[in-house]
Amino acid sequence: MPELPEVETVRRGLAPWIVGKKIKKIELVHKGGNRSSTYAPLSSVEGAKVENLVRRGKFLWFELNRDLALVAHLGMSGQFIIQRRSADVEKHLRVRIDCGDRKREIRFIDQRTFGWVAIDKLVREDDELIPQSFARIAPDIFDKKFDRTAVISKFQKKNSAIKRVLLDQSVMSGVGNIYADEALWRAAIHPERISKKLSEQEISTLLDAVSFVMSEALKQGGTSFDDLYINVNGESGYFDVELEAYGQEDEPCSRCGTQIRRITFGNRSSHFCPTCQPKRSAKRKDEAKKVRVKRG
DNA sequence: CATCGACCCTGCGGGC
DNA sequence: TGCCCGCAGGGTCGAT
Repeated sequence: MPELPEVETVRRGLAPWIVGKKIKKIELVHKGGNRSSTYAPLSSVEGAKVENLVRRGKFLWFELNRDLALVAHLGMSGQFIIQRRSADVEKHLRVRIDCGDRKREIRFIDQRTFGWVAIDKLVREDDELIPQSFARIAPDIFDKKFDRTAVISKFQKKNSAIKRVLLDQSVMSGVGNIYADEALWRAAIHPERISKKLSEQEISTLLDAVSFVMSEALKQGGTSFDDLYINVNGESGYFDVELEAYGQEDEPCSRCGTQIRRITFGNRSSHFCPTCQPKRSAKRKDEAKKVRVKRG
């Protein structure tokens, strides 16, 4: 469910409650909140001070003053909530963290259990230490490590649908199904076009669209369709009203009026405007025309 | 290697 | 009313 803007909204909400504080207690309430293999029991970070709360793409890292990392991923339905200690235990409560506040605690709740909270070891990346689970994840578009030229050249080598590549977290992280569809719509690129057949200009336009749409969403506190995505105070984001493609099947495209279509591939839905986002690029269409003329 | 589908899990809404 | 199906902002893994 949550993509970069939603995870960043959570990070910003969580930071004041945990950064500079000690993890007094961390408790695995229910398995599933810890499905991914954990390097050590959660309790091994009790007593550690949280120096910083860092995000790469959709992954969160509680940077500690010890040789371990506390990491988390929200999966499809994970939530971090600031909750009164005395509040009833939620049905899908997985992990609770005592951050030293007298009245409140941090709770990790996850209905579908694709999310996790785990301990990771630290590994070297360039000249710094990062959690092992971050190592496979490419920097997101807002990261100072993001190398636009290198990313464009990765796109130009992928023999796969452009939408798949956008969702590939080892190329560029943070983009999920909503913002992939939104960015492709803005860049007027059909989701099934082959990545390496796009021009450098098209990929560049697409990256600008990714950046634009995710910054706009972040300003609105992310996208919420229901109470599965909420910030740490239980509030929804408002970007959903600005979606142009995702979830807009049969609605008119705001640029040309054509009905937005939904197709499925790669086990997910893609929404696009068949007119604005032709399957073949204008250039290729042009070439095909020439061939037809030649053949006469 | 690179690519792709299946799969993990729970709950909801629509069609019958 | 109930049941069954498809669908959902995620990643990982094994087969090819």
